Amino acid sequence: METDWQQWAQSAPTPVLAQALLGTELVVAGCGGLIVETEAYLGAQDRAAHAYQNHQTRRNRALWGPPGTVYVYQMRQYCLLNLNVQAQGVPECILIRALEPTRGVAQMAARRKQTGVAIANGPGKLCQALALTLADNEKPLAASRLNLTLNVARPAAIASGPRVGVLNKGVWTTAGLRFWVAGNPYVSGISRRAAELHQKGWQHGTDEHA
DNA sequence: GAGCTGATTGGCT
DNA sequence: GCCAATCAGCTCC
Repeated sequence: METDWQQWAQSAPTPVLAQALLGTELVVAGCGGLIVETEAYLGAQDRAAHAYQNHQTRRNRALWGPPGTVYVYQMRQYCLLNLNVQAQGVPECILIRALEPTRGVAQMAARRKQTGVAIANGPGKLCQALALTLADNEKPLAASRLNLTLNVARPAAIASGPRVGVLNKGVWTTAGLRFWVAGNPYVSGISRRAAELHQKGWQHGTDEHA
């Protein structure tokens, strides 16, 4: 049975949905794999989000679209893939950061000119492997090239920690809104030093060391 | 192996 | 002109 993504995207708080995406299979034109890492972005209140203070621009307007809308944007020479969640007009989203390749692996490796874990262990790499571009932006999931299947695999354990590339954003810098499948080798790398910087001021000590 | 740095594109102020 | 939710390669332990 197909998932009603518009409904799903409003069925729980964004961090919960971000965790639910772990173990979900993402397939685009025969290439894809299991989602092993996501980050939650909490809209207008979140200093690290594009939608902070409801600042709407041409680039990020997909965030205000219906739940289940695909939000792709460009960072340097790469594209990053997000899924818009929560009610229309609430600009929260989930960044999909890493995949464990399972389908069309050879083709993805060819696009990336890399093999193994390096095929999709990062948001820019993932989009390159799947050949996602700005042409995929602002489309309802159901009408997009993306094919998602929930719960294809179930993580043995989910780890959480600070998001990547979020510096000097107060409490949002250390908020544990990044989720990954604990121990999975396809999760994107984060340098030890960067991790320590993030951990400064971390009070809850819930960090797992993957 | 870990950390640092340059590359390079597009959007916003 | 500045900044950005990155990546890969190079240096130095």
